Amino acid sequence: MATQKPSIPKGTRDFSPEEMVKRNYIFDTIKSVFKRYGYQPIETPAMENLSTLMGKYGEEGDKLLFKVLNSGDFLEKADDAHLKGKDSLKLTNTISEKGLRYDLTVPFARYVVQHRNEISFPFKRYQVQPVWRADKPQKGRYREFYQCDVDVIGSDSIFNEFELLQIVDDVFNKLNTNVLIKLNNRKILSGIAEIIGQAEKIVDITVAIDKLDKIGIEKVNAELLEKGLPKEAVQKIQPIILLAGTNSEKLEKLKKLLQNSETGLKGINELEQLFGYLSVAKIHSEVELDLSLARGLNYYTGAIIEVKSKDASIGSICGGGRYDDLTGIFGMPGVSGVGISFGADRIYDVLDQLNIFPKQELDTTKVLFINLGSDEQQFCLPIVSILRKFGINTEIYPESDKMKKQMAYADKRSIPFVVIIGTNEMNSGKAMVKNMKSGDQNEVIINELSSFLSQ
RNA sequence: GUGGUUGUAGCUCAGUUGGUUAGAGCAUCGGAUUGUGGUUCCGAGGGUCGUGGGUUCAAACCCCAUCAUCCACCCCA
Repeated sequence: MATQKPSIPKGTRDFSPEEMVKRNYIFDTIKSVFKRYGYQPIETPAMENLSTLMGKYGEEGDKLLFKVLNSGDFLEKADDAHLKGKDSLKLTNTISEKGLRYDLTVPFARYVVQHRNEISFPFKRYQVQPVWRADKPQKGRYREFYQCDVDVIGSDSIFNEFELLQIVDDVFNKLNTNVLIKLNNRKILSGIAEIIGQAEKIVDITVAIDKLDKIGIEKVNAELLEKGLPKEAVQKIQPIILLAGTNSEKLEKLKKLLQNSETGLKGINELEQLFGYLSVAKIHSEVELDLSLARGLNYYTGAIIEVKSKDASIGSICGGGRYDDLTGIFGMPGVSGVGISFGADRIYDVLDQLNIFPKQELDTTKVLFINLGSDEQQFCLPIVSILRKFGINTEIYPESDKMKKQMAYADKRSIPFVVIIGTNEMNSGKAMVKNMKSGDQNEVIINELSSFLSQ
C-alpha cells in the first residue's frame, strides 16, 4: 500500500511545545486582564446551525463560512432541480444545515437569547475559542484561528466602550507592544451618507476615503465617481475626505457638517462621551478618530474599534464595536451590546516578528531518573512518587537504554537534573545527582532528594 | 474571486549551455566511549526531482496542463 504524505488542510497549523508556551503566554495574559475587569468565561460549540450564522456577516461573510455536510444519505433530500442545474448555492441549503463558527459574537448573541432567563444583565463575558473562515490564506491570515472576545450586553452606556479601551490598553501594555487604537462610529457614517443622499453607497465611500494616503485626493474622487456617485455628492463630501487635525478638531468640524443629520449628531455625541472618559482616565496607547474605518461586519450600529500594531505590519490585531440588534434577530429586541475581539494568532505573529516574547523556561521536567535495569527501576519507583508528591516534575526513563542515550534525552529536553541509581547507590542509600548545566555531580542521601531538588 | 512567486531528502537549499550513479548543511540513527549529555571524529539510512503529458538519442533543467505553496488585491483577526 502506498504511504500517504502527512499533511493538514490549507490555512491550518500544528503547534510545537515551544510554540504552545508562547501561545499560552498570550492567552493567559489576555484572560487575566478580562478577569480583572469582572468578565466571566463561556464556551459555545464549534458548529452552529447555518440559520444562526448566515446573513450576519454580509455577502462576503456567507461565502467564507465553512459548511458541514449533513450526515447520512444527504443527497436523498437534495433538490433535483438544483442538483441537475449544478446550483451550488441553492443545493448547499438542502444538503447542509450546520456550519463552523465564523466569529464568537454571533454565537454569543444566540447564547444570550437562548439563556436569557439564567443571565443577569448587564452580562459581561469573555470567550477564547477558535473560529474558521474559508479565506484564502496568506500572511497573518489563517483558516483556523483563535479569537479572544470580551463583550458586555444589556447596557447602552458608553462607559462600556471606555472599559474595552482600557482592557485593550492593559493587554498590550502587559504584552509590551505599542498599538494604535482607531475609533469610528457607524452613526457618523450613516449621517454622512444621509446628508449626501447616498445611504446605499456608504461602504464604497469609506473604502475610497481609506485610500487617501495611498492614492491621493484626485484618485479617490475618481473612484467615487466610478462607483456611481453623482458629482454633487462627491463635491459635498470633500470636506469630510480632507478632514484633519486632532480628534476634538475633527469632531467639531463634523458637528457642523452633519448638523442636519440626527443620526450623525448622535454618533458624534457618543464619540465625545468616549473621549470624555479618556481625558479623565488616560490610557497609554494612542487613540485616533478614523472616519475611513468601516468594518465589514453587518451588525455594528455604533462605535467601531480597530487596533493595529505600531511596530509590525500585519493588519488589525483587534477589532470590535457596538451592535444594537444582534439579539433581535433571535427574538430578543432592544438589547444593546458592545465587544471587542483579540486576534491571538496575529498578536503571536507581531510578538514573534518583534522578538519580544519573554524568555521563559519550558514548564517541563525537572529531574530524570536514569534506568539501569528492571531491579534499579523498581527501586526508583517509590522515590519518584515521593518527588512528585513534593511537586517536582519527575520522569523515569522507560527502558534501560545505554546511559549515553538517556543522558542525551535529558540534554535535548533541557532537563536540569539527572538522578543515577545503580547497584552502588542502592547499597549505599545515596543517589548520584548530576546538574546538567554545570556538569557537577553530588551524592545525595535518598531521603533528602526532595529537599535537594527543591532548592 | 483577480494577479504574481516558488515547488529537488524530515528541514534549509545547491544542481553549469539539457549529458553517466541528483549533492551539501542541519536533523535522525549507529560507532569511536559496555556508568555519563552538550564539543569533536567516523559511518549509515532517507529522493516517483509536486503530479500528468509533450519535445529529445538523452529532461531536475525546455514546452503545455494540473495541483500545491507563499505574496499582493478584495475582505478581515
